[in-house]
Amino acid sequence: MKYPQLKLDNQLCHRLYMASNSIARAYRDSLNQLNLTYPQYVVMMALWEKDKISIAELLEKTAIDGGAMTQILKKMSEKSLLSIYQDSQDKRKRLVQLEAKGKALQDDAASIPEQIRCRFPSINEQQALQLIQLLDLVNSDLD
Amino acid sequence: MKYPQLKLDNQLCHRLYMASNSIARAYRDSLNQLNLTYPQYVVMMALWEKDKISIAELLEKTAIDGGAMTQILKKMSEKSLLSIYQDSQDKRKRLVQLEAKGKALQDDAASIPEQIRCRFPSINEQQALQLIQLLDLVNSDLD
DNA sequence: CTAATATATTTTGCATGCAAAATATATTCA
DNA sequence: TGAATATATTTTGCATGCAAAATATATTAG
Repeated sequence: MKYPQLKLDNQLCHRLYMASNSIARAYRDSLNQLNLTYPQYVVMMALWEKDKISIAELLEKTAIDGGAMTQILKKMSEKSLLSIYQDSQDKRKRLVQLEAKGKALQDDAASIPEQIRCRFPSINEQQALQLIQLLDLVNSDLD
Repeated sequence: MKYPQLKLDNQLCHRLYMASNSIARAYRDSLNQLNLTYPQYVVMMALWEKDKISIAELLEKTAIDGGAMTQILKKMSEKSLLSIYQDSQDKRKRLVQLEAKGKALQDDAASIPEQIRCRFPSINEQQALQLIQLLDLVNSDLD
């Protein structure tokens, strides 16, 4: 190998790529039971924390792509999890609001974090926190 | 908020999601200059390390989805970076081989890791290694 | 007040990631 | 040996992630 810096084993990016994909895969079973995709779950978490927010605010909280968000919200709206309406103050804005079904789903979702946690036997609480801290550094540099 | 475990800020998965996406974004400019997408770059790294391997081996090294790999290799083949041929021993297998253009690209790619490194001013060498170790733990649990 | 510019969101086209089904070829067992 | 089973790869259909263009509405400069 001519350039050691090009070895796949040395790439932080590839570790992240694999970890991100396999974690999303790990959520799949649990989320299927709620009839949610992973990005839809992220939208739900954002709305459970703060309801009736603009799409722009939702994009900022979730870091989901704007183009994708339109489709994601449309599907969630069709499932009666939420509704979308125009802001009366600024008609460019659209606001997202949980429907009864979306609010109720929170109780079913409450057990998911623990279900996922169980699939990381090698990671203790302290390591998880450390990982979060390091990833926050990465994200702060790349935003 | 009813369930603190559903707070977006507490989700390791969301940190990974954001970090993985923004790192891939960070590579985009450099990779565009080589006319490579991120997964194509990963395939190239795998082949620079070991040429003439089966698709199955390439899938294992890169952790790229099998269905996507077919398309990715087709495009890379059209760009004359590599060629694909049938294994004479086992005709189910197809082998991937770098073409001259693909081999030559290695020299242009050699500077990419350092370019990316510069975009993480907050992360020192030790933290990067720590991150890699922790992500390896995650990946070992979820494979 | 109106044209130019800025902001919010959607649309479009392309490249994956993924599960499941389909193909092709090998291997194994009765 | 022939059928059942296993392995390698491709295909298909759907859901994003992304950049760039298109829309709609607001704001600002002249």
